[in-house]
Amino acid sequence: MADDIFKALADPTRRTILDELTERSGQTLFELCGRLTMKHQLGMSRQAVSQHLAVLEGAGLVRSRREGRYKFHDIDPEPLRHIAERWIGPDTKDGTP
Amino acid sequence: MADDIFKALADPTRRTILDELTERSGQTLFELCGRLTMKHQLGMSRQAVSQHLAVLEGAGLVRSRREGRYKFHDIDPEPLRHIAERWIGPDTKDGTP
DNA sequence: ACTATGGGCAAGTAACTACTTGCCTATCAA
DNA sequence: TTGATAGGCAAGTAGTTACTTGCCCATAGT
Repeated sequence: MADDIFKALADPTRRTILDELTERSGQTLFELCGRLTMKHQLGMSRQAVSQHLAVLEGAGLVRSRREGRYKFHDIDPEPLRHIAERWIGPDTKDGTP
Repeated sequence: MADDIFKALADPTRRTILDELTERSGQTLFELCGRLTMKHQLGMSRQAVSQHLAVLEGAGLVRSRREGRYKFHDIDPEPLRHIAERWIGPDTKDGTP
């Protein structure tokens, strides 16, 4: 569960996709492809982006809704909210036994 | 910079190492090896753990101090603190055009 | 009907990553 | 000095991952 999230976040292209969906939610696959190419100089095939979106969906970070022949993608930042909490204690621990 | 952090967190063994160092800081390489084997059923060579520690150090998540022939490792959770903030806005945006 | 658009399903390739094995150095105790 | 302990430096391998290419399906416009 957390494994999918961290694996999804490990790729810089996927993080850029999350950035894009944060800035403008409800983008289609083609819309994302265009923005990745234009704004971020990431030239990759449509399938590459599609596969990245699948990974993000599998991790629960992106939700998609289909309308006609369009498929819109939205970010779901909820799983990210407490992802690092396990290592951030209230105070700094030291290992004096 | 953030790339190293996410790449470091992508591996479950490295996350377990961070868990271990959170529970008990200042562990040596051998100490960590023992705990990974005993507590977490992760049977791997000393070098494997050493390489994981190197990745974590490279990401700034672990600091090490050498004393004599021992090398102690401590977690530094600071880089984790605001790592997901870029996707967590104050309110949910919707992309009605 | 036909054609263009938006997207999906593979299978293949190149690059990366985790892990191992073997040897080598440094520190401490006898 | 010898031997044991704690750790480092590669080079090699198996598995994973990101990306491509090619073909196929569905919806929408004419």
